Amino acid sequence: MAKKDVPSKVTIVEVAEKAGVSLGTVSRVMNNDIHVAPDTRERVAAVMREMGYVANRQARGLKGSRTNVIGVLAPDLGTGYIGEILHGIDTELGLHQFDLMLFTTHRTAIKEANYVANLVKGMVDGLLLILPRNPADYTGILTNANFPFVLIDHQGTGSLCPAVGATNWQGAYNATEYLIKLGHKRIGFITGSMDLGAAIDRLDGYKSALQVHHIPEDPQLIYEGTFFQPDGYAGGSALLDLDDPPTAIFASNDVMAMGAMDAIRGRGLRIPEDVSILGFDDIPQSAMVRPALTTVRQPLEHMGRLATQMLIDQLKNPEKGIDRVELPTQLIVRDSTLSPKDRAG
Amino acid sequence: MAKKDVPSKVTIVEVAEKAGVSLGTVSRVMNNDIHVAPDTRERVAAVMREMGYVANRQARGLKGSRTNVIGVLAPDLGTGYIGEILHGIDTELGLHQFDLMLFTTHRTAIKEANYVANLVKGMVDGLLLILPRNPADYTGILTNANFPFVLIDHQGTGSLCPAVGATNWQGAYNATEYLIKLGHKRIGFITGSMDLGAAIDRLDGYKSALQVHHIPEDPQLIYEGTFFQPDGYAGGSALLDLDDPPTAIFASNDVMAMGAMDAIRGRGLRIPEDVSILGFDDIPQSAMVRPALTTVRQPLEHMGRLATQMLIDQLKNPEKGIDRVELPTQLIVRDSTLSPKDRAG
DNA sequence: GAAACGCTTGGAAACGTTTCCATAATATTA
DNA sequence: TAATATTATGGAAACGTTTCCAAGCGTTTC
Repeated sequence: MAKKDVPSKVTIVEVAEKAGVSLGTVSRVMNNDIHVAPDTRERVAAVMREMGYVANRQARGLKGSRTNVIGVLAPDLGTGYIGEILHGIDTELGLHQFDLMLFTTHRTAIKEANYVANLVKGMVDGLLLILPRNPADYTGILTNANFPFVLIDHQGTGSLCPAVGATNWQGAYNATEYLIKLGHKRIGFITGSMDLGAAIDRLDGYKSALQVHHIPEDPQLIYEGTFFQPDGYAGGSALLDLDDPPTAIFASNDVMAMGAMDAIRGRGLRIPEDVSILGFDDIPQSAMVRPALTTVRQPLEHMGRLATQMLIDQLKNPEKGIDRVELPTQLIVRDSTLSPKDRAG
Repeated sequence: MAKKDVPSKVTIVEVAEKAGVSLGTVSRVMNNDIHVAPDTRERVAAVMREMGYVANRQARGLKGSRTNVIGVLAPDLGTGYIGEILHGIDTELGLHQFDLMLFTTHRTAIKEANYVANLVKGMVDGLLLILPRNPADYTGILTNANFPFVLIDHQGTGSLCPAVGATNWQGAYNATEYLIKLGHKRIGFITGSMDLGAAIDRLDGYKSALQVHHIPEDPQLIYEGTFFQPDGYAGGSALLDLDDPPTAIFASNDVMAMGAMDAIRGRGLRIPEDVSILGFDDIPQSAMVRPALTTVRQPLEHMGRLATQMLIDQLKNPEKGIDRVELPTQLIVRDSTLSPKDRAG
């Protein structure tokens, strides 16, 4: 096959020629510059339409201007969790005619934060960081560089930077309180990765609720996980093996809750009659699982959308102050929680 | 805050200067060009490391060369289905030092295929098209342009083009046969969007199995859906309302199967005792749902990985013939299917 | 020992934009 | 009506690379 050229390689030059104006004018039309006469604008626009002109974004980006692409740095794509956030980001981006460039860091060594920051430079106008493991590495560099970014689901340690998160503490507090009011006194807790702010906040919320309701905190009831399903299974098993096992288990996210459910069922116990189980996140399958999982809803998609809005705001309006917002979490009661039955002995 | 420059804006020029060579030489070092003396190469490389040089990809792309970014065109991010594929793509891409640019078409009008093709040009070295609604629009343009691409889960209508899919027909055939062997005679079928090849193939597989086993095809038992959950509910309801309702329902994907499950339960019927249900895809939540869903596993992640490999192959080796591969599907029997109970009258 | 060759390197053009500066044309003011 | 302010446009430099061409230089070959 003869090697034809990609669709039609029409550049600003051809447009200018055909419209009988200079390059500068065509560029100005494209960028909605004020200083161009209405009829000129119309004529040029017509030619552009007619020739099917599409700006070459490489060239545009090269000359130090915006690329209309924003970058998303995500740990990986394995969990539905990231997918939900991405969905929100994508939706909002669509509204503003931006495109999305996705970088996953799962393969990138920790120390490469600088490399990433460099790499990304020039390719994207701004960066959305989802749940970075080592946020300080990034935030320092990016702040210094005055490069627009927003943190998602992480309240960057130390220095103030734009971020959107959820009320993790409050959500965990409310959920724990709900279990207590149901009558549970021994409530197991499976934590997330404790290097993540969200995990810490959830644990704190749990502890605070116990304290307020005068239930002594039992270290045995706290199992340290890392947000993955196997931890839920392991944690559930460990908790049930206790001499005085909990009547309810609160996992720091839904997939661990599902792991714990398997552990419970594996021991021939019923959910929720024998053991109540409660999650965090409200990922889509939580409603589908049987019994449907009671959980703390985190507005993931909304978080994605909001962060995107904030970033675009920053882009349009560089001198704005930095925002940090926390979206409310919400307890979703389904079928996996119940009052504990009276236990003899 | 003083506006510092992004990390350190070190260009090829500075590197050349510091290393005491010309621009061309530095470029040659970066691109592993043969014609550069070992010691020169070493010296330049050292300087690059030392200065933390990272190539500006815009500039590189501009001069007609590769960008090391590949584009993914996906309908949307709403379903876990796409997520799985993306996961595979991302994994493979990581191995080859490529980055990923994601374009979602849900917002883009059908007719804009040309626009997209143009837009993408220059930004990415190749394109992965996931389940395009109107593949012909793209494939024609891209083929003409000699632009590398691979279709995922769509056997591009008409002209031959690189594609990876799954054995949809065989999967549906096997699943239907399995139900028949269980003793089912009236098997309801909920189709996907019939403008998609995969949906057509699945329906055909179902029909063929019936035919081979001498079960008459009943148009009433076929409900046309569009791959979304509400269709599953509606389809399930419609099928159960038949005078002679099916004892098993086979949905063209898992989310519709779950919709159908709700419809079944809503009528007070039990799964699988009263009605068996079978899905397609094996998305993660299928194993989690209760009862766990019997389904036809599509190796989504693997498809993503393979397509990516094929694309990278094409990039490195432009004159290769075009490959089309179908990955095998596999029936996963779980708890949602059972022999029909004997029905009196 | 000279010619031819091959390898390494420097230099410069080119990629398609944006943006700044200058100039021409037009409108406003005194 | 002349002087001035304003607006519309053209021209050219700049962005950071790649790549082509040619030149330098050391080796081989006759």
